[in-house]
Parts: sequence; C-alpha cells; structure tokens
Amino acid sequence: MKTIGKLAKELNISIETIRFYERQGLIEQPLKPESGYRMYGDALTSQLKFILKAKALGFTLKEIESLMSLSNSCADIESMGLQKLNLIRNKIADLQRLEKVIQDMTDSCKANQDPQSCPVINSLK
Amino acid sequence: MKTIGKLAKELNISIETIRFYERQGLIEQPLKPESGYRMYGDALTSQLKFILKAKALGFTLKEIESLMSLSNSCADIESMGLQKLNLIRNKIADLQRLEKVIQDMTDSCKANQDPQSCPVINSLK
DNA sequence: ATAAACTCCGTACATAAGTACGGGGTCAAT
DNA sequence: ATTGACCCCGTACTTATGTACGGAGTTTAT
Repeated sequence: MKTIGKLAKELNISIETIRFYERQGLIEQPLKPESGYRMYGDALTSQLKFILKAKALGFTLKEIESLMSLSNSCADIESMGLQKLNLIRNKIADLQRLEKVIQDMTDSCKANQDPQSCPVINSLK
Repeated sequence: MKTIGKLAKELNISIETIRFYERQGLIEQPLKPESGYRMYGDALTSQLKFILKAKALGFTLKEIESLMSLSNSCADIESMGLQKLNLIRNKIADLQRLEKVIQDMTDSCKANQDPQSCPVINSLK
C-alpha cells in the first residue's frame, strides 16, 4: 500500500493528475484509513498503468473510460479502433493538404524577387 | 457602412466571433456613431476576410496577428511558413505512428479466435 | 406607436487535460 | 515536541477558439 505521492512518483505523473482522474470517474477513490490519506494497492496501480498506456496510444480519457467499461470483447475494441483509424486518417489528410498549401506559400516567397511585396500577403488581401 | 449583423452574415461567421476578434486585438473596434452601434466599412471588412482566409490556411489567431503586424516582407512570411511546415510534418509523423499502432490493434482483434479475451485489452494490462 | 429585430456590454460556459493555490490536518524524523 | 514533508479539499486558472446568456438600449417595419 502506498500513498498518492509514492504512486505518482512511480508512474511519473503528478498527484493532481491522479486526483483528476478520480474526479473524472476513471478510477475509484481508494479506501482511506483514519488518517484520511488515500492508500493505493496493486489493483488501482495497474488500472492507472492501463490508463497511461492507453493514453500513450492516443486514446482520449473519454475513450479510455469506454475501454475500461466495455465488455472487453474484441468486437467492441475493434470497432473503437476502426473509428479512431478513420479520425486519424482524416486528420492526416487534412494536414497533408495544409502542408502542400504552406509549402507552395514558402516556395512562392523564395522565388519572389520584389522585396517590396509578398505574394502570400497579396493573395490573402 | 454596415452593422455587425450584416457583416457577420456576409462573412458567414457569428456576431460574437467578430466581437471576439476585436477583444483579442485582431481588429480594431470601429467607430460607433451616436447610436452606439459598430459600423463597418471596407477596410475592416477586408481585414476580416484576410483573417478568415489565413485561418482556413491553418494559421492560429496568434499567428494571424503576427502576419498582420509583420512588415509583410517575404522573408518573415517564409520563416513563419517554414516553422509551420515543421510542426505540420511532425504532427503527420505522430499521427502515422499512431495509425500503425491502432491498425495493428484492430488487426489483432480481427485475427483473434477467443471471444473470452481480447489481445488488446490483455496487452494493456 | 408599438412590436420585432437588432445591438450593446460584461460575464459565464464549452472542450481537453490537466496545473496551481491556499488553508488546514497528519506523519516521520530528530 | 517541533519541524519539514506529506496529504486533504475545493476552487480557480490554463490554452485556443469561440458560444451563450441576460438585461438594457436602438432601429426598423407595420
């Protein structure tokens, strides 16, 4: 059993983050003995590790909540994954479009000979 | 000269957004006659159009503020563009990594034969 | 002249994911 | 027994980009 401070250090997150996840309903508030201090055991520790790993995968806290409450069936997980893949691919496509626009922009700046005017600024006007 | 409502409709944004840009210092508050109503002329209208176009290119409001206050020299614009390109490319790379992770995840779910356990959930545990 | 539509201002709310603060209680070490 | 480190709680603040609300004044249309 460890205090919130030890746990936070072990997981390399802040105490406040743990309390925040608790407030968000991602984890339960652990039993608090007479001192009033939260005492964490293995169950909550691995739940928090789960959360951190899922977060590293790019899931939002809301999604992680679903992940943890789901039946754990592959069908559910797969469907969440496919949804997320869709989002990710759309975002990538958006960014690639943007990349092209900005690339063209800087190219036209580089090619510009007239120091008095900028084609990018002009095109926006 | 048009009122804020007409202008908002013309630009397809909300009145609140215009007032918000004003509060953010992106545009000046136009002169207000005795009625107290903001009256917009061509200068502010095209400034707002500039903002909207730049926003569509993916610039943040802060960047747009810089864009408008810059000397308009190509060198400045080009350097902003290059910075932004960097950001965008990093974001794309991040998302592509994420895409691969999630793709693997759903693949392993699809391949799984045991309805009692999910390899993804298990790997997070 | 009265009602509807428009505008004013300041403030609060929204999202996401925390971070910071302040005043108080508790625990560990000297 | 006192000091420093730790923890409690509730609340406000953060970033970015707005949106929503409420009460009051103004303009427009009938």
